[in-house]
Amino acid sequence: MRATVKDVARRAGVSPKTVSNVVNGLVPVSPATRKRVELALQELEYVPNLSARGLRNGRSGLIALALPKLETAYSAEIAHHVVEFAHEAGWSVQLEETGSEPVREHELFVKARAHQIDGLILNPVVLEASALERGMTLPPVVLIGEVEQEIADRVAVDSVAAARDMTRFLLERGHREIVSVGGGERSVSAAGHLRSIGYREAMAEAGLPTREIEEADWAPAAAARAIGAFLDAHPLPDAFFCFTDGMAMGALSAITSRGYRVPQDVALAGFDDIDAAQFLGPGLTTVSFDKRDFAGRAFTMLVERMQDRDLEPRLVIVGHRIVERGSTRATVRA
Amino acid sequence: MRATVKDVARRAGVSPKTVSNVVNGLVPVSPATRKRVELALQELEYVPNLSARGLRNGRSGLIALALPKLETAYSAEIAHHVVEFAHEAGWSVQLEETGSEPVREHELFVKARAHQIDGLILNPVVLEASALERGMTLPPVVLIGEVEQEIADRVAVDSVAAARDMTRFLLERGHREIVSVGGGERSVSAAGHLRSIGYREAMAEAGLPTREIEEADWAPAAAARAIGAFLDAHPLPDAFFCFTDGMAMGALSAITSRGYRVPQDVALAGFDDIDAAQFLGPGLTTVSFDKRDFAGRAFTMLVERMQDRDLEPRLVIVGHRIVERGSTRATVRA
DNA sequence: GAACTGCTTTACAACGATGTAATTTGAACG
DNA sequence: CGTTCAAATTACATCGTTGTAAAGCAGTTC
Repeated sequence: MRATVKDVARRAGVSPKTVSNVVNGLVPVSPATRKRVELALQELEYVPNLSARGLRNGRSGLIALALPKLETAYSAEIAHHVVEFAHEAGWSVQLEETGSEPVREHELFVKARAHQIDGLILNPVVLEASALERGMTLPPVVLIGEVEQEIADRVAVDSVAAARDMTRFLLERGHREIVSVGGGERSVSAAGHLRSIGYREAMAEAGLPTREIEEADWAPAAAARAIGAFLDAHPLPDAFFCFTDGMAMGALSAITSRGYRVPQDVALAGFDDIDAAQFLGPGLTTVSFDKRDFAGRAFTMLVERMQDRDLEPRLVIVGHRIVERGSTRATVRA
Repeated sequence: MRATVKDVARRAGVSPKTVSNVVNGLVPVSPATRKRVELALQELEYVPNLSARGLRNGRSGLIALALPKLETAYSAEIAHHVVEFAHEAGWSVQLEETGSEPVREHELFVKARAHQIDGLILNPVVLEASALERGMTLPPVVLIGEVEQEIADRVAVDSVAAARDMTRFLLERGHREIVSVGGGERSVSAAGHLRSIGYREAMAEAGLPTREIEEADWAPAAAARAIGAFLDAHPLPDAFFCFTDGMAMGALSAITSRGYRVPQDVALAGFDDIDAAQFLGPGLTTVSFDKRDFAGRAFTMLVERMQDRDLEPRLVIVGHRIVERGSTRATVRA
């Protein structure tokens, strides 16, 4: 049986509260008593019961991290950083997968209210912020990524600007027919929507028509299929701009398996700069941002929010930059 | 303020215990009372406080998943599947990162005892099972991957056999100088150790000398550096057998950036069959196993173990197979 | 030596849910 | 109509921790 404060108290010949005081260190305890208690703590291998502590002071020491698809490299990197920051600060992280379903996103708020978690870092997917808007009592929450709302804290990359920058970059390299992948009119994902806007703006500036491959599933396999179908039905464009690196991986596979070369025959660009991007052959030109910083800011914001729930909603935009790698080195049909 | 059983009870005009009975459904409640209580539950949006429940019945509804490096594709895929299975069965998953440090692995047992978690799925890295062996009272735990121990439940791929199979496969393709990457004498990782054994056995069968690039950090970047250094110092071998797909990605990058072609100049094989493996150019020949099944078995075992802690330790070996893709299609210096 | 100070330690209650055992309710029977 | 019995409901205690408020205890001061 696990030892409790009571056991430790008995052994040290003090009251339970004194043990608690030693453990928590908030109330002063005389050196002599402290030593005795500490000895008893060690002897009994005391470990506080977190459920009881959580019940008593209304905090569980747990935050939740909710991501749409855990198996993606992007999610993995974010999870890695968040867990690291949280661990350093003494928090545990509960992992949730929303699978892009708004229902699951909503469940999280319920869960938060169940007191299982003190705060929530949520990467929403769907454009509509319905889960948020009903004037409901929000748990401390920080949104990461794209959602159009002004109710909760948020950390994001400026997707419109980033997509515009990347499109301009491709245009500067002399590409004209640039096909975007992952956005389009029917895109329900906020990120897809915003990146489409940036892409269109840049194409409009250049007086060029847009062409968009709409694909809701941002996984490599789906992108490979979609782009494969496109390649089979259309002449080769100058460049593909995939709205995630994952899709770009699928694109690369679809392109090269048809005997085309990147970047000689067609250029390829991505978004996110996942670890794998630089190890592809050729390396992937992509929109990069500091994911460690991104996660760190989200976590810090959440901590602040948990301390003071009355703060005004804040928005942090994390800088981005275009990283040029092999997939766009050459210019097509110059 | 969140409603409690007491509030609901008052509203429904019954006792708290009756509310609890309705919520839990274990004790029969008359239809009339049930209806009244259910109404009150809805009106007050009652959500049980899990800390209190956990305190009362000693379970938190939380299991922990501890992986060495969350940012790897392998970890991400495992996490994805575990979270899915757990969610279906009504469990939440707390994510932990051990960073391959035995200390952190040990901390987890303490945490489990702290009652924060009811069970633990741990992917240990270090060969020695010291954290386990001291006859300590284990929390319900299932180990995934390679560790030499017989105390706890475990799910794993037969690494020795798999590495031997892959090495034989390369030998059958006519490769002679096969260099392994990620193992070696100094490897402290159990997986590295075991895969080395399989590799050596197959090479010995063929009467060929082994050559091993020892690299403890199984990340693409580290592998790229290590293999790059090797390429700069030695003549090109027939094949590289990387002990993870991640390393193979790094290898591919190092190889192609030096102007060599895969598989024409040198073949390349990996281990794990991560999603990215099929989208590399060329696709990666690798040791594949059903990760969903792998995760599912680990989870099921954990549930069983949580139900009955006196079960004999069990071992589940998940089948593997060689998946041939472009990175080994050709035969060198035939 | 009594009264006062400031510090340490204590007893007690409370957080919310639920098992136990006792009580109430209602139905069925003689 | 009174009794018996099963089923539904209740009061109470408890899980382990910690805040509150009161008590204890030195050491000073007058």
